[in-house]
Amino acid sequence: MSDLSRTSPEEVPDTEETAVDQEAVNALRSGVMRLSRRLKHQRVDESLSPAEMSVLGTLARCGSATPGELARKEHVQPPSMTRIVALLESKGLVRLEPHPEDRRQKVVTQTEQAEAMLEESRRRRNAWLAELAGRLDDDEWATLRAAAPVLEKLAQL
Amino acid sequence: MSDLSRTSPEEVPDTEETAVDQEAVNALRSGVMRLSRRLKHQRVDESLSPAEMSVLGTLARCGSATPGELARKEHVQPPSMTRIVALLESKGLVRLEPHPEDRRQKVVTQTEQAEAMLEESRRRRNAWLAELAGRLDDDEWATLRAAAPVLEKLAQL
DNA sequence: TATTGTTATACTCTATAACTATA
DNA sequence: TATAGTTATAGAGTATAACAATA
Repeated sequence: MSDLSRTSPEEVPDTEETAVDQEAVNALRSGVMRLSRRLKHQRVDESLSPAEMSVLGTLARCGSATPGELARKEHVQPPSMTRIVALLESKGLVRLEPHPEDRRQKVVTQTEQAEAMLEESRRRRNAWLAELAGRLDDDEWATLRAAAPVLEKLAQL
Repeated sequence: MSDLSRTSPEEVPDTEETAVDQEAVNALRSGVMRLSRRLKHQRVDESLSPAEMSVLGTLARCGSATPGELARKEHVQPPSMTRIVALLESKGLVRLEPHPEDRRQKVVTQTEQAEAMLEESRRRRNAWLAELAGRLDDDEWATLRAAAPVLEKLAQL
């Protein structure tokens, strides 16, 4: 039985409650896909792809990581991560060092330059999204603010 | 002055309240980008791209539309929409008819087949996302459910 | 002359398969 | 023999520029 039962104690019913969830799922999917498309165009630094930004964000939270760990966390295949890390390194945003215990692996760390860039990018993204958020009602924006960390958690499950 | 002032009456301050918003914006961006990447792999029909699905969703809500209108709504360039519509037509999911008043334009309408497919896809997406949602706390999922329509609205602004 | 849509083309991102080095 | 990472290659999706038809 699906864990959906959490929101409806007995079983998974084909009733109203499930219908509401389907609508929510649809809205979530549609909203996520469209917003992601628009966010691609709202890059702070034109030379940085969304995937590169995402990796930098992960490194900022988790500190150093191996390419393999990053690939798993970002849900991309290892060859893709190889490319992303190589691009970031060529831009001076991460450092690649040998793994202290396993010579097959490498350790990826973000540079001070990346730190500064993330700070600047936070500022600009905020401005862009604040402009959009300003057109929402207060409670709509509050809802979205509350949902943001949950959305992040969901994406990592 | 930015409309961010809605959440902080005086001006846009570099204080705690803005910092919280920046975190929310970061989490929103990060979550949206990652979830979108995973949703790409959770296609119901392997032969249908996320962009095609999104157009079908728009048509289901808005009825008929011209390629230009669809391009604006989906925030893609006209040539991209030409391709998407052509693919949908080749799969029998939309019909292309001449515009009644302007012979430059065309009218795109979804077929009955598309209606049935959307219903089936809703079912499967629900199962996938319900599995993920089941790992969230009840109130976390409630937050996300409430946020879903707002997210959709935000994406359309 | 402006607008709608299309065609031609190139670019970016990602994946799969095959390979190298190390465990 | 298994694992971490890389290289080579192909495919999907999008954009820009140039073009055709119509307003």
